[in-house]
Amino acid sequence: MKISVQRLYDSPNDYKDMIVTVEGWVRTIRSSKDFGFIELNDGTCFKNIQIVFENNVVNNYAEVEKLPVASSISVTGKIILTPDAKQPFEIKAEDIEICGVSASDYPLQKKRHSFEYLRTVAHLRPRTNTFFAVFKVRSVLAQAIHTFFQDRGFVYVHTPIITASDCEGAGEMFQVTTLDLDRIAGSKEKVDYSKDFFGKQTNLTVSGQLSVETYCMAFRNVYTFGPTFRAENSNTPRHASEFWMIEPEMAFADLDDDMSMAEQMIKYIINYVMERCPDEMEFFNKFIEPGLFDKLKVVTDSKFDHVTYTDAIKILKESKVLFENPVEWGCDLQTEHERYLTEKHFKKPVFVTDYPKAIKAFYMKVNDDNKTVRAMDLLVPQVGEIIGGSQREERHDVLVARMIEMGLAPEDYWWYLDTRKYGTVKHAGFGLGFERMIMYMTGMSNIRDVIPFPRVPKHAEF
RNA sequence: UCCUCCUUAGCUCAGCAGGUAGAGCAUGCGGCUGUUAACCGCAGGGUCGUCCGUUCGAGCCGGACAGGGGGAGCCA
Repeated sequence: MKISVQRLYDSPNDYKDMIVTVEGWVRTIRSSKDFGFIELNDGTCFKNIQIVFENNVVNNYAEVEKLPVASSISVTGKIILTPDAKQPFEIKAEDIEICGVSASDYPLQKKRHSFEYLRTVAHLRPRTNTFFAVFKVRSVLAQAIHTFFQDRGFVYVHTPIITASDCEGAGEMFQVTTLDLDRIAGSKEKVDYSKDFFGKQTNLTVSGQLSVETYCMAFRNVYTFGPTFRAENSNTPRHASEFWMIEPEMAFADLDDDMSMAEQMIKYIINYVMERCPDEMEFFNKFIEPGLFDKLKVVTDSKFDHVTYTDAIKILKESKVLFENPVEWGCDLQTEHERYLTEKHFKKPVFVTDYPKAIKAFYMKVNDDNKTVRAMDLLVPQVGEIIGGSQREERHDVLVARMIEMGLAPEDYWWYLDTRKYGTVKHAGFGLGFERMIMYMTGMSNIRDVIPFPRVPKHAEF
């Protein structure tokens, strides 16, 4: 009977003394003259299973004993419960079929590797404990987000990856073209985009928000969850050129509804992953970020705090802390300021709201003071900003005025403005960086280590 | 893009007052009746990131470039 290792760990007693077959990859072999041990991972489970093989039992002992790490095998044998050993059970092999003998220059040792080195073998690193756990959590976290929103009646919208709006206002964009760049480079003429594939200049999306707002006006509660591209030359452990983003949008909702939803979502997805990835999370708590569980518990168990930008500035000024960047009303909060607020002052997640309109996007709702907008950032200890959102400006005339104020051409956004023309309604939404959430959940400190094949400036290997 | 640190065997690292290299792991061979980062023995493996300079002599000093880490800005 073929069985997964996960299944065996779920209920070892059900398989006591039964003959089963497991298939997997050798993580390590220890052998002596007439018997040996194999640690096998079959991919279904973070934990390995120990295979015991003996010279007078399996007919290919010498071959098995010499198998290099990473070789693939199929093992048939009896499940033996071993309550006194380090592992709860093992398989006493009766037959070991060798599927693929690995080459002896396999780049992964049993020993610890640096993450920098493992990035150079990104195609092999999911076979290590750390990356196996990271990418399992990534998968489960994605499902957690879908489940959270679907259970609440949100509709999942696939907004376009290729977009023609060239100024969504969120940074440098990657251009998409089928024009012959080699030829264009040599000519002095201006590029004629009417000859390009779409008949106009197009780019990869930097945000699905404007598109999803139109679906919000049909389905009421919607969300996007997809890849996003930024051509910024920013080289940090928290930025990638290609990353995933979650953007919910709710009609008939104000900023308070928005923050409430964000808080519920964060708590829900943390609990969801904790429940479904206990081994992986245990591993992170032990080896990657000691204290991880305490950190997450503060988030799931506390009521998030709220403070306005104006009050936050006051708090920072009164703190008497000598910041590298002095605080003044009107300036954007720097990382050091955000971390002071959430780590030292509030000591838990905190929403900062009502930022000066000059430092925020055009689509955010202008407050009655005409100086601030209904924006919110969720700050969490150790990371700083993890969510950014706002109530949207639903008044057509105010929105148009804001666009002009910020140097945008309203006619380029005619379809977006139509949402304010045909049955406009107050609405709000936010954006969550998927990878940043994974980093927060796992304690991994570099975004390149939570994306299977990360893309950052000067790197598109694999 | 700016600041700062790093670059020695496949991997992780050591090296000294400037005198032409070492360990562990990995690999190969051998040994071992319960291991679990197994252990013991033997062996192979390096133009010390690249180029230029100082010096009788440079892995070690100086410069440039490349690659990487961390911090900052931008943001998710």
